Amino acid sequence: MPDGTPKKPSRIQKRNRRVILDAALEVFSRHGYRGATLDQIAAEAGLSKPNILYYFDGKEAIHVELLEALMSEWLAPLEEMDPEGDPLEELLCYIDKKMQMSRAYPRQSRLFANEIIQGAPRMQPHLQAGLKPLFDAKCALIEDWMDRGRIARMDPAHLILSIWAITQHYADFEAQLAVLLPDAEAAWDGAGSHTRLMFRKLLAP
Amino acid sequence: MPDGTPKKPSRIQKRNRRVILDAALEVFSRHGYRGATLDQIAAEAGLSKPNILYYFDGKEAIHVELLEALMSEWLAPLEEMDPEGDPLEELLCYIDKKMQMSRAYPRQSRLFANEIIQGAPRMQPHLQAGLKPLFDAKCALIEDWMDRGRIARMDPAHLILSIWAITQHYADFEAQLAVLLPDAEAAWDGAGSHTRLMFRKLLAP
DNA sequence: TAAAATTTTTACCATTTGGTAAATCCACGA
DNA sequence: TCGTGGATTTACCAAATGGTAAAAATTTTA
Repeated sequence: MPDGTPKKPSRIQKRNRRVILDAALEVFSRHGYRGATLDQIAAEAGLSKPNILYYFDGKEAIHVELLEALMSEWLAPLEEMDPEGDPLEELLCYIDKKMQMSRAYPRQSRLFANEIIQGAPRMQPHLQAGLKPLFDAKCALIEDWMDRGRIARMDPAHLILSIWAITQHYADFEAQLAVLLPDAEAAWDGAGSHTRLMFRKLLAP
Repeated sequence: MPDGTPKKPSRIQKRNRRVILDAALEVFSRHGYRGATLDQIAAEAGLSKPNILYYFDGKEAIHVELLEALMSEWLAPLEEMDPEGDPLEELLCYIDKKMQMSRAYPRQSRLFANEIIQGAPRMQPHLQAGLKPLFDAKCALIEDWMDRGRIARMDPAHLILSIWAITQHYADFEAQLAVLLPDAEAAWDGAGSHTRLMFRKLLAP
């Protein structure tokens, strides 16, 4: 009986896989792939190490699954940028969403940052296949908006990159921020309004 | 004979310490502290592992020495920002310097990023003692420039943070950039001019 | 409720890791 | 040229690491 449907996962399976992935996100996002250990993940998940390996094929399989989930979640807001909408508003809305994601999910942001800093050894194909086409498409869209004079002219690629740079930074460099601006809540609010100001000035036609 | 002068290092010592630190920078900047191994560093340096431990007290000692060197090098351009100079020019000059450093020394940038992403476990005291006072001082200086109407009003802390965010990003996310903008030289040039444009618009009074 | 299937634990294993002790090598000044 | 102190290698350790086999416990199903 050759079946492609790998049987529906039981309640226990669903719960434990979720618990393990959450624990792994915590550990991988802090220490990177090589610096993370299965023992740490097991401890964080409250399970034994062999039990973890009962649910996943190995350390790398967990990491890959996390990165794959990340990609789709992370790209969604960019995809939602609507060619029919008001350009300035669409871009500012995108920036806002990214900022909120950095604030709400800093671990995902750090997981991604770790992978890229280490040269994207496990993610490069995904970047090529998933990110690159979307990036190019949105660059073309922004270029079009500029042609119509709806926003100021500049290099659309670097516009997107600078948005990513700033939103990522507030998530990834939290430890530095905690030293420089100890009031975290105020810092996030300040980050939001400064970023809006910055890009509104930049994009104004 | 209690002496504080630990004897002048021989030619061999000077050379090998330099070689080791360079190899360690390569490895730590790619894999972070926990992900890096002495064997990797030894291989990169072309020395045996015990030989490395002849020159340094251990893995952590090497890392600490790298971070300490980093701090002073990294902070220098910020210190050089002259209260007597033209505000706009001083800031744009600082941005340019930072950008050039990211381009020329991406490994140092990634070493720092790794340490901060991991929660700055070995660097927090240095941040408190070295970075924070300088950061506060330069915030005050910028605030003063704004009071005099020389540059547009905004939160000086987040102005500095956004400069760091963008310049760091181009160094740390090189692997992503290589996918999105394959022509690295052109990408760096574009990054420079886009960043200048961005901050000139932001800072214009 | 008993059998079947799934989940968890126990007891391992080979390799890697940071580090050490002691023997050996080698450069250089007397 | 020869002795001496610095430099390097060899041969190890104990702990940690990713992973496995099989027994034991638990849940589900008939």
